[in-house]
Amino acid sequence: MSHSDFDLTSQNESVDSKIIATLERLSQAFRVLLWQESKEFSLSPIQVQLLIFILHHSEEKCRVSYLADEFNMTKATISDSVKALIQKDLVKKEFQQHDTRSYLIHLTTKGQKVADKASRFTTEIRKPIESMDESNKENLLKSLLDTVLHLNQTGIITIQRMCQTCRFYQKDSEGQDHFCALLHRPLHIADHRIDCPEHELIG
Amino acid sequence: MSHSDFDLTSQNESVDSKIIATLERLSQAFRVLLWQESKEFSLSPIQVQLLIFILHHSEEKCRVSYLADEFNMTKATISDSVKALIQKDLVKKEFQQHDTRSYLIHLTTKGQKVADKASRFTTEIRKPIESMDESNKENLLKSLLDTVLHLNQTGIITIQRMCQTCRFYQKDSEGQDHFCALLHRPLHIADHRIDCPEHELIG
DNA sequence: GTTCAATAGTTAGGACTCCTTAGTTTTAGC
DNA sequence: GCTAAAACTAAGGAGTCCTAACTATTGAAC
Repeated sequence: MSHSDFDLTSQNESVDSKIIATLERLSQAFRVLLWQESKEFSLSPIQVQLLIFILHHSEEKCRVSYLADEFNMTKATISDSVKALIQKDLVKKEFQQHDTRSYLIHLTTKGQKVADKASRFTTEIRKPIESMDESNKENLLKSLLDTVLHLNQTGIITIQRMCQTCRFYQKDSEGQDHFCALLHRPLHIADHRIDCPEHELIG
Repeated sequence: MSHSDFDLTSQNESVDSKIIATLERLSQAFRVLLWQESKEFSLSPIQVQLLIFILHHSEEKCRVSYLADEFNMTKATISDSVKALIQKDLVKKEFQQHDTRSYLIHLTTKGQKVADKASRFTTEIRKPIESMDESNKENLLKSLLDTVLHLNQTGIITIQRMCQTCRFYQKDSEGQDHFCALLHRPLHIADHRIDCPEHELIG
């Protein structure tokens, strides 16, 4: 077979497939990094994820049911992991008067330290992104946000805290200009959030 | 607190962080979709991944050690999964004369059907990407390839089958024009491969 | 040619994941 | 007050993924 028999376009997959394949690789990288990080702290991957989530989110989100939705797992699974974290003295329960079925999960001082260190597990993925120029970053963010939005709408990603699914989000008729009615501000692409603390679902 | 107290730039994270967060969400989407797909076929996630890999790759790559590297797992883990797949009559071993320690893993007819169906588990992720316009796709691919390349170089993703790590890959002094010495062709961004069958490592 | 280290794969045992099913307790609607 | 729904827990099971110890084969060194 001579080299001219190779044909890049027909032999190889489409650009779409390549993007998917690349995203799959990145997905694997997250898995590997999380696993490494877990080992370092003698925790399980899900335990690390819980700690990091609690560190970065307001207390009303730190309940078993919410976390189960967040991580696409059952409440039983989360309940187990929380039990393990309590035994390791990394989180503690805080019951409330008005509903004693539920409780808030708080980090202990020790838990805070661990969560803080562990949240750096994406450092290696961050580096190549930091070195991109700003317009590339914006384009990349826009493409990725569009993809996540679609996955939100089809129910594969259940958690909804991005601007496009928020009741404060407004768009002009051409779909060009975006606006946040809570902040009273136009939203440029770089302003769009993927995990907004003020998010409220439409409807 | 009045709305003007909100400050998008200071209160919120950087674009970098948002990109990471979005990639993390996508990573989760892959995990969820793979899990759903697994359940549908009464297989485990790793078993599905193995079937899909074997379907799309040449037989010399379908050995326990190679697959362990590919999926960042130990040989023991892969060995177990292969045993399970054999019991389910989805793959079979093929021993070779020159080295009877090792064997090639082939799909059975049944395995081929399952792998073919299962490989559609990324369909939902593909849809939003398909609907992007071509120049966006190329930019996206380029950004993602750069990121994967970095992760390859730092050893987080061990498997190397992308153009930039191939001995046939050539770049001009400005780093603008790319060329494949095996195919004797210039490589535009859309031509870059993430999983080239002809890949040979530098050195 | 035999010995010895490296290589390919397996087995066994353990911690953790994540599920399902089946509870308990509490809350809230009628 | 009664009942349905909700929040969480418990128990049990299949699967993940590891480490460590093992067998068998290969290949290179003497």
